[in-house]
Amino acid sequence: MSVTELKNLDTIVSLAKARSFIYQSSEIYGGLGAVYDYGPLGTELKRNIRDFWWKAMTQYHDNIVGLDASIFMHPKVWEASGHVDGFNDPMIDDKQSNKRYRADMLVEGHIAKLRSKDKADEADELQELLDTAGSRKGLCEDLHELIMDNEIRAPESGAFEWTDVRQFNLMFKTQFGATSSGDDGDAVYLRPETAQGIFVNFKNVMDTARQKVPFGIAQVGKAFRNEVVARQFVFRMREFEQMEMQYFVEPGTDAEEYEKWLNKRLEWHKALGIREHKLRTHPHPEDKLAHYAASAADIEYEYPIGWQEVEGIHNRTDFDLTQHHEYSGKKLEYYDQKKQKRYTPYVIETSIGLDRAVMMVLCDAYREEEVDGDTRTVLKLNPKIAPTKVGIFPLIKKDKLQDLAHKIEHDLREDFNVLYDESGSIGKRYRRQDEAGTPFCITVDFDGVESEGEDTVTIRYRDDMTQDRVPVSRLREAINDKMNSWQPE
RNA sequence: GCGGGAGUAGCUCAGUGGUAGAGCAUCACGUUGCCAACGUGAAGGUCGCGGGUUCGAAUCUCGUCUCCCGCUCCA
Repeated sequence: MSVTELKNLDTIVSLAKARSFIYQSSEIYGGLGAVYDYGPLGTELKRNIRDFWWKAMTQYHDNIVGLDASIFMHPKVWEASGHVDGFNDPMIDDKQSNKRYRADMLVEGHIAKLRSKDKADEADELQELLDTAGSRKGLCEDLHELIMDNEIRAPESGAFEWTDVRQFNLMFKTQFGATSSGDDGDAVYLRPETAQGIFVNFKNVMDTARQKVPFGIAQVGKAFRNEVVARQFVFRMREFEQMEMQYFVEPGTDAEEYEKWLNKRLEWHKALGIREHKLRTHPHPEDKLAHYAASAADIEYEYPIGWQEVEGIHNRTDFDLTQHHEYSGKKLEYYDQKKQKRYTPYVIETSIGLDRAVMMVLCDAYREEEVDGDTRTVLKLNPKIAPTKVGIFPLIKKDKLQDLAHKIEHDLREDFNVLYDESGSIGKRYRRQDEAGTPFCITVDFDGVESEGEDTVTIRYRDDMTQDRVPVSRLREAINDKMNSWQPE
């Protein structure tokens, strides 16, 4: 049998819509860029992946506790975290080379040039204008005027074809309170990462949750980034969901814990049902580390768009707790009774994009198979995360078969997400469920209800299309057995 | 953000100035005795949106939005 894997992202985008997994946001109004809605099957799939992660974190570790922090946070949080300063730079593009520059740096470069040419007066004058930029029409407008008036050219291309000056802060800003004037003083941000909610609650959890270092805080929630380039389906979205765990450790043990969590997280992806050869870890070189990290690695999946990050593991050191200590004035330290020692814990962060995980799961499960000269599209999802677990069909529309099928549907509903279907031929119903990733289909046939003894039915398996005949009373057990022994192909 | 390409039914697409189309999917009825059968029928589109040209625009034109590819950026 020839099997084809996913070749391009369009295939998944189409299937995701056709089978009610993922739609573009506000589609009837033309769509909203890089924002997506989850449909009926997508919601189930996403929730199952979320639960799978939550269980792996909190239920399987007695030293990891949950948290659900708000999206709105005190504006100071983002000053302390470095998000306000780090991403407020005025930028300008050279239209000829399409290179982007910091507008203020261009002007400073020009000032340096003037000085080297013994034009100190001009340099001083320009420096003063630069220092007061923002006081006339606004920062962007003033900087643009300086660049235009002084005919500052692009350093590399030498061109003088500039775009407007724009500020790229990736945080969404809104106002707080009914009497807001809209000034920056009232500004609050939609959180650009969930991690800070954990750091600012570190003291609360320490004081009330009876945890000792090392311990972790896990959280799932929405985050928002006003990406300049947001593309490639749900891979890079402006509104997305993160699943994060911050693990607080004693300084000195951080390198070891970092390695441990990197391995643990890779194992989780395998347990989720992702094929091993499609996963790899990718350590960040030291010169590319973020401002807070001592070491960092991505867990990458080979999407149709190439190897891309699904999850990041970072050693954030004591950067965040120290920053919040400094900005809030509240001590964020830990006192170890046994060792009689006080310290600011180091933090190992595991941070996975839930939407990226959904996309990974869909891509990894997708197959096109040749069956008797026909093409079968199938999602070979791990049964544990499949949106629908069991399809239940009467072979044809006859009372005797329909009645038993409905009875089984009713019985299994307590344990599994089930679906009853009697429309179309039996083969068509199987294929429909193949595309939705339903791992098991139960068919009620005449052989099963007309023979002596207990009624039997067939279970048809999605992955290899084989069937077993099973007594009705053993269905639950048979499904659970198969679900637990499932392995990716 | 820049350059290029594209937007017509749920999906894939045809239609280059004159009545809005096909295949698949969906729904109904009949049929169907295990892998996308068949028959009949139905539903679904102010052709992304807004201006303009024209007797007449899906088609020409301008603007705008969205998506794709490349560049750029990326906590």
